Amino acid sequence: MRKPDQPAKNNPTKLRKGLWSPEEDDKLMNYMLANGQGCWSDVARNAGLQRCGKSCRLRWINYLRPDLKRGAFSPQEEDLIVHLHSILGNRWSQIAARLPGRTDNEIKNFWNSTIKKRLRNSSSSSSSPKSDSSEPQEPMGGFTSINDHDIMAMCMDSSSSSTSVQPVALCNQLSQLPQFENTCEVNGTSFASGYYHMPPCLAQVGFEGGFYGDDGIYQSGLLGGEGELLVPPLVSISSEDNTITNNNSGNYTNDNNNRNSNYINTITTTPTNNNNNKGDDMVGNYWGGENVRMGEWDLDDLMRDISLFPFLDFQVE
DNA sequence: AATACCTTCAACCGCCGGGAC
DNA sequence: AGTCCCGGCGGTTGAAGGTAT
Repeated sequence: MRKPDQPAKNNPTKLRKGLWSPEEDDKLMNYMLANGQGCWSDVARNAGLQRCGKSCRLRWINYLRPDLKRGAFSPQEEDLIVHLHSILGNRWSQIAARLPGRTDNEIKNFWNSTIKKRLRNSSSSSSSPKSDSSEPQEPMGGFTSINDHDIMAMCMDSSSSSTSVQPVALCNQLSQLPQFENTCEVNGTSFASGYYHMPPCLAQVGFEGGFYGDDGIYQSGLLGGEGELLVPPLVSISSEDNTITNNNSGNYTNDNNNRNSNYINTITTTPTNNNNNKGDDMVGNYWGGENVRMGEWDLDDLMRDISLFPFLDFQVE
């Protein structure tokens, strides 16, 4: 953490650095609530902040975003991080995209402190040589092996950390979703079969691992019994104007960030969002058959490995 | 109680890719 | 085609707080 810079009284054009003051947070929060995300340099200017746009973006994404989950990572989240890291390596934003409410920065920090250390300890106590590299690797000791339960429940493409004003995005073609009998083998482990309606890693399910039911009531968890996907009502995303409308009636409760909870329910914004949410393309384009590549990998294929884990009841804290 | 060491995590830095001009 | 600007990403830093001695 850094000391907050003193306001540049002598040179008002000088941009501040360091920790954000509560006043700055308020300014940014109020501006974002009123105007939504636009060009970040404009945000900084129009909100009256002597910060660079980048700094505003970072502050919003890593701290002020209403859908952020706070607190310690659950064991399930830990397992998922380890597993995803074994597939994706240090692609923190990709990993974060599958952990609703978590940021890439948070996951990166968590990895570099807690998990890395744990892996190091476990590897030193086992016969296998080190595995502290950033290269993709198999999950290893120190964690319960990732299981279908955890993966399937958690492999959700969250509102990407790159999209600040997009509470929920969800495949809106549920009627066209395939049902399939699912057997798969991942890392030498066979998993049970069942019928599912949606590739789970594509099932964006909103905040806190839950979503709004047909009655508009927020529900935790993803699934009903027997692998039946509980389908949240759609957030309508107009293709014409990108207007995002949350059509729930306000039963959402944010258990760890209540100061922002109303935001979710009231926002109907037309993001100027010029970046078009690259991270979300993976969701949006999936059914259109557009392959999304990441480096040399076919990310669809990679994530399909995960998506073949069966669903089970699960509730993200 | 004082000090040293360790851990956590917010924030910065530099690079890269994409879009606009 | 070249340049500039912006957003996004991963790596790194460093202060604060915690723990050990």
